[in-house]
Amino acid sequence: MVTYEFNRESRLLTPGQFQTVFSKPLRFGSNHITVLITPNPEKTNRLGLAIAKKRVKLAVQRNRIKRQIRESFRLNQHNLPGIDMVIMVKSGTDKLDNQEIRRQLEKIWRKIIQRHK
RNA sequence: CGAGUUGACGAGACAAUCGCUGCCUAAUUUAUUUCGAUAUUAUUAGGGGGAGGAAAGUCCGGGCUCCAAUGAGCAGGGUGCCAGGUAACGCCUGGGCGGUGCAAACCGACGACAAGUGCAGCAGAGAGAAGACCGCCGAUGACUUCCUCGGAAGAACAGGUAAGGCUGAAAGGGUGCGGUAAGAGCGCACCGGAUUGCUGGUAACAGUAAUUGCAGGGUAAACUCCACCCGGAGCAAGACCAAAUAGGGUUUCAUUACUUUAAAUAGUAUACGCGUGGCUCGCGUGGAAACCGGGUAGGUUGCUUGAGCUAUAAAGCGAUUUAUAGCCUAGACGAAUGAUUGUCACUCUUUUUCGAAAGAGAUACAAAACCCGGCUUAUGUGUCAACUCACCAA
Repeated sequence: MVTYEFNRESRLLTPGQFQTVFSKPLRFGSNHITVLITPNPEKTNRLGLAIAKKRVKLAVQRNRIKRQIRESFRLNQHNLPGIDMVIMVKSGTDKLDNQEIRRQLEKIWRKIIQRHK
């Protein structure tokens, strides 16, 4: 079933949920973006964002990156295999424009899907 | 029309598609139920809201909350021309003084060094009740020469001198005339300063008159003195609900011992093990249920109706205040307010049938986190108003 929804069930909310992902992750990444994933026992996809203030200084840029990631996750989640993930970014990501961020994310989604076939 | 100053406004618009958030309405669902409903949970549909002028820096001032105190002082910190505004301010308005600019305007921690203490590199003769390096003079005294013995001339020894030069950020009022051997507030005129009065002003201050020969530099964003102000911590404040686990208290039952009864039926004691012959005492182990209180995770609240916004009128030079009417305008919490596409707007260039067309470019600074009042800093462009200067025309 194809869904484009993104509500609170689709997000990691508590420190405990983040910890389970950090404890035993599989790593995927591109030049600027790192994704840590763990299988979700309930077979739904959940997204958590960890955009450090140290990496992206301005609040406006952090918000822009988060929204781009959420948007891309929202449009591609029906292809993903039921995982919890935490996305982190590296310095310099704030220099990328929206299209470039989106291209990098789509590459990562393809990698994850291939790995879980 | 050109150059500029100040203030105000705005912070691209519209449409389509896919999403987020909390509010209202409806339906379904869940829970409770006195079966009328109530409204807790969740889902769906529809409707109408959803970042800023600085939301930023966190530099001041308040509201609000808790704690401490309720007087007074010390320490520490802050402010610093005058008057007004305000909840308050280090803010704002008006005025004064000083500075910059032709001007409109802009800038200024702008009390006191005559209470005391301290500080000042280099240069320079001398840096604080100063100083003879060059210079000027050498009247007076001494020296040399001439001589009509009255004096004259010379050199520059004693000495005089703050005009000029030199050093420096700064050299102990300035300009001119008189005066003198040369000079000097030594004398005078004007300017400046100080003191005392008078006038205007709420005041800062300004003007003016008389007196005074000038009265002794700078630095207080050096200590200090003077005047005034300041309790501490902050929404992660604070209030409420409260799982699991561990632990605390109370009650009941069970257990155990004894007595009793047909009977764990009733009563009494509280147990059991170890140490001791026994009591006291010490150590260890104590089953089940209910209730009470504290309280962690988590949740709710604080949380947006407020020194609020808009309009009109009145008072005031103004900041601002008052009155009346209308309006409700984000409340998120691993943190919503977004993304994509198209069209139109903005600037420049070219073409032009003056309707427009084509191409290129720009779209900033930056995002609420309890709420207000300010300050400071960042900001691509655009619009409007008032004023100043220059040029031209009348």
